[in-house]
Amino acid sequence: MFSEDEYRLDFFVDEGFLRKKCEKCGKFFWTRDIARKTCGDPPCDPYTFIGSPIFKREHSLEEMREHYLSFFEGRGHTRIKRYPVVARWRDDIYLTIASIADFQPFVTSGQVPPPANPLTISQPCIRLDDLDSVGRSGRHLTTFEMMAHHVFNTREKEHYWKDRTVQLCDELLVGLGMDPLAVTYKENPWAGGGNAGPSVEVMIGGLELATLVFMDLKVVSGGRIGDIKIKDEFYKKMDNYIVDTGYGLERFVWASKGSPTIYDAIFPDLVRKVADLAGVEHNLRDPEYAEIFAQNARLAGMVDLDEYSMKDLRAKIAGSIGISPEKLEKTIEPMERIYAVVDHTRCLAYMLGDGIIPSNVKAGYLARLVIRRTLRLMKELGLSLPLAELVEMQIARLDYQDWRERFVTIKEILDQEEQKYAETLEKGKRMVKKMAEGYARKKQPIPLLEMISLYDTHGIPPEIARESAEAVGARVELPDNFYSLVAKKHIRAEKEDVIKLTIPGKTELMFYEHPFEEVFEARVLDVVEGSIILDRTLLYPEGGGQPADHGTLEKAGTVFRVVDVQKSGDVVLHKLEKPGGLEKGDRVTGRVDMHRRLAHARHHTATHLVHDSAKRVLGKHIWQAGAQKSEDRARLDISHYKRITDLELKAIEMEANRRVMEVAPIETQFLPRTEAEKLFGFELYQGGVPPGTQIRVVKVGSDIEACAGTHVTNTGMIGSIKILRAERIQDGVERIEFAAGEAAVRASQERDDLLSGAADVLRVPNEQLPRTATRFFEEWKSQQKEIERLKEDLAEARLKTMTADAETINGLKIVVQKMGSADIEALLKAAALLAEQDYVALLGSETGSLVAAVGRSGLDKGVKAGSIIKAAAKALGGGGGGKPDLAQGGGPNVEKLDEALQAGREAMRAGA
RNA sequence: GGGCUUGUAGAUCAGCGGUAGAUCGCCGCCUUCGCAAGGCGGAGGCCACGGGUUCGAAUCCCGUCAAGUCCA
Repeated sequence: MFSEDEYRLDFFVDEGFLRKKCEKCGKFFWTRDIARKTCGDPPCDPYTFIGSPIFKREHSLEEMREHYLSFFEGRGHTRIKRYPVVARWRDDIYLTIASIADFQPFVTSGQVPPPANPLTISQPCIRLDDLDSVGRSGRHLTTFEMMAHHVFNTREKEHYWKDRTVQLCDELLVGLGMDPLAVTYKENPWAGGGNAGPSVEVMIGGLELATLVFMDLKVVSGGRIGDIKIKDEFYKKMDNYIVDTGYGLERFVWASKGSPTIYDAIFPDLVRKVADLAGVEHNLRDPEYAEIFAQNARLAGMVDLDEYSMKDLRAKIAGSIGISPEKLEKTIEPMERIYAVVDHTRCLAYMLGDGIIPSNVKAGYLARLVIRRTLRLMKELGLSLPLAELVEMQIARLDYQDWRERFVTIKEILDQEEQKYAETLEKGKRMVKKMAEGYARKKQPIPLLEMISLYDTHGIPPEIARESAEAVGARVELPDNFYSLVAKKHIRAEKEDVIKLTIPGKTELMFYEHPFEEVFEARVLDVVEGSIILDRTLLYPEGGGQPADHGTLEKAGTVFRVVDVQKSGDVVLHKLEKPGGLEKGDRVTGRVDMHRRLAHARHHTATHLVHDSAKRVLGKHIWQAGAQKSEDRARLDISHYKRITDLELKAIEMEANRRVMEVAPIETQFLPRTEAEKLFGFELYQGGVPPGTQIRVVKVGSDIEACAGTHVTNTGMIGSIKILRAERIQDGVERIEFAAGEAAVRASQERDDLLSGAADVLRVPNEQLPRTATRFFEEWKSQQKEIERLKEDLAEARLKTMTADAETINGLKIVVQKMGSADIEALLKAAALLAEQDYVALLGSETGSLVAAVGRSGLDKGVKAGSIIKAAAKALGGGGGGKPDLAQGGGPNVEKLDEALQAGREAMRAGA
């Protein structure tokens, strides 16, 4: 917790603000209004801006955004372009959830300078936490723009801190026409993402318009004296301190209009259009109608929505307006869905526009979640147009040219998702129907466990499952906490972070400057756990999907083999095959295994070429999702929304080899991070985001990436690239495997061997292999059928001779026969025929197979084929079983066939 | 990254240690002036692939490939 001093700003004092304690929630706040007793935040204060706007005139989203950015631009801030909504530079979150997320972790930690300082930005953000409330609360959105001014202060240089921050905020609000007495600044300590600090929430008319965070703490493990405790975590002061503000663009627009819902404020045109399409009358000019939504938003603003409060809320609203809850529901429900559809489609425009490919994992799953939710809402509204058309309307409203160009791809993705979901539901309904019929017959309700499994395993929402289950007359029990029951199934322990120890010192990396030098002189700086730290090295440590170099270190004629090389902080650890023999201060001659290095370099450069070619062939939505190289092959994972066809794969292979044939030089250079980002954009970060102020940019033809790996100096050195295969490692991610250089030649040779090997077996030239293989397969199938028929014929033909040798025991006709080397199928057919003619039969073959069959009279007398076979098979050292009328068995001791048949005969006698 | 589920006839699925089935679709015949419907008959299966267990595997176990789905 923070003391009053943290908040007692000169600005507040000079402006005549008073610090008060909210008489409802007990929190402290600052106000100019002597009479004010509450903090301004719901539920202490209700919404008052609906119907009476806070600002002096209405603003659209575009106007408000421009007003904000130019306000701060005019006050010494540099305007920064927005970042993508998919946070590719982060490995801890998928989506950009706040403007500060753009600058985490390297800028906020001080490792990397900000793109400008101070800066202002309007950052589109996506938060799916309150998905259920979107449309219903009147204020929740999945997508919003967080306008912000950020300052990154260090001990050496402070631009501005709390005073100026609050003053700028106040000035902005007053400039928009706010009543200075209306605003309250509520004290509210902030913590998140490993940082924390004092913060104030800016409240007007019950609406939180902005949060001003003064981030100057970072989380520490344990906790010592002097550390600050917030929400069970300990924090300490950072050397740098950051102004992290967040102004809700959509809320500003809402406040400027005072419309009943935020949706009516920010996209009235689309709300109207979708309402028209759904045949819902939405006339906010009708005061009684508008009041329903206004009252809904006011009361919903006071509470967090969940399943239980929803009902209460409805009742309360109905009461306060004086209509029945039923009428309220009828009025409000369709609009709630329309609001949600409009919100969700905007979210999808951002997600897909910024390149997320729907998938069953990671960020792609979030996109699919929103897509399916939207489709469900559309269905409930009876909207029959394709989802892609609604998303297109959103894209048309937004000012991103490249999205419009990419819409062909976006439409294809959405249409495909829509179709896929229809198939899943179709399949699901069939499954539910079948299951429900079973329970309906037993007059039992469908157990909850089945419903959970339907959703968890097959993606069938319980509401839809219930619908089709009740259609066939089955009862369903659905508790309100259904989804949390599902979540419970997935709870697991968090994995512990591996703490990497940092070793002091620095190893000079020479392999960038001298990629093909083989020998170097170095001094041993230290020996840590058997690994050698050198002052300089030519050996490449594992990183960026490229394995470590191998090589040797030599001291006075003794050679030590290096089998692994790892980077730790600024030093490089050389792991020896056999530890020992080298000490601190030794001078050594290092040598790189150049054959291995070259193979890696070829595969690495080839990876960039394959990636670039995939982009050319498949489209601009291609992003690298991972890569791994080795000496004899490499693999590249890329985002793509459908399977790569053989034709496309060939085209990619050809494109990549064309780059090789162009014999183009590879350019590499170290650039300041911000400059590199400005020049080349986020497409640099295909293989993740490297730390540090300087990043190495590798340019291979038209492909430009941040990459720390070793490359060949010219594409011609790759020699050739052979794509081996493509596989789908996840929905939306394709893996391409390929070989480069010598490995490519070897791979081609191996394939030739396979082909020739197969062709040799059939004794045909390679070209004729497919035709001949087809012919052989077809012939094999028809011969199998012919054999089947012949076996039947044979069995019938044998019938006469077998019945001729029949004996009669206890009034039963029995046949016990040896059938040469006939297989079990032939025995079965013959035995079945005998049983049909009321024989008890036991047939055996030299291969150790036995079959017994019992006809009508035998069955009536209680003779069981299974018992006969068990007795007989035992003699062969095996076992057997089957049904009473037909059984089979056998055993390994084939020479005892006669004994076996005799044993069977006795079993027949005993059974009868 | 983790969990769950599924690969059987052209389609949808049943069978879950003992001779591979149903429904629809397809072909032929009967009936009809013709069509639909109906009746009779028929074709169509490396039971995804590879290994293991077993006298015997579509069925059980392991792996591979393909697909679906939920969660972070």
